[in-house]
Amino acid sequence: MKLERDFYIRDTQTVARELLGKVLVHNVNGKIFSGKIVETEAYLGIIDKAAHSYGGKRTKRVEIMYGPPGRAYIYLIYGMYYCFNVVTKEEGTPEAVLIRGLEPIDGISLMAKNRFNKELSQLTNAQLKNLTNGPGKLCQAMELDKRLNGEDLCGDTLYIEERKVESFNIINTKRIGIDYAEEAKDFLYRYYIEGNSYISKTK
DNA sequence: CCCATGATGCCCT
DNA sequence: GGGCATCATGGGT
Repeated sequence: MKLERDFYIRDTQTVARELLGKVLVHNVNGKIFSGKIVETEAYLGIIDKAAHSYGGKRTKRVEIMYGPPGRAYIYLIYGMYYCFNVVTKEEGTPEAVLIRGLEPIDGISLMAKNRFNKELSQLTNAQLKNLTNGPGKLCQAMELDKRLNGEDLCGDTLYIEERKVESFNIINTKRIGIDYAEEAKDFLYRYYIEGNSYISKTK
């Protein structure tokens, strides 16, 4: 079952938590990539110094965060990697959830090619674990880039669905890589599935 | 295991 | 011109 607009319009921390265990799907002209979401972070906009939209900042790059919920916000970071986010809350409220870790499901051979330019059978064990266990890595594996910025996740190209319900424990910690964000760096806005091997950083 | 470093481009001031 | 919601690599322990 594909997630509908109502899923995304809710409180951002709730969406971040409930995205765990759901499956992100990218259909590239019939080539299907998918992976189970195992790690997320909430970015809350106005009061959150770690968010691009902090203080209501509204520039061309951040504009998507102000738009309707259930769309993709994808931006280039450090000149060479992309980060994939899901826009939440009602239009006008610039919040989003960053997807930080996936457990690969469909299209794993193509992911191996995209990430390491190798056949799946040629990957080392370390490379297998490194296919999608980080925000930049999963974008490279799943072919997510700037062209998909603003893509509607309620469409047929890029979407999130619930395949089966399973139970797991959720760990809630500080976010990663935002040491500049002063008090906001200590906000407990990161969520991940306990024990999953595709978490970007343990601890 | 850990830590340090370089790659590289776009945004924003 | 500074900085960034990252990653791979290389060397030391």
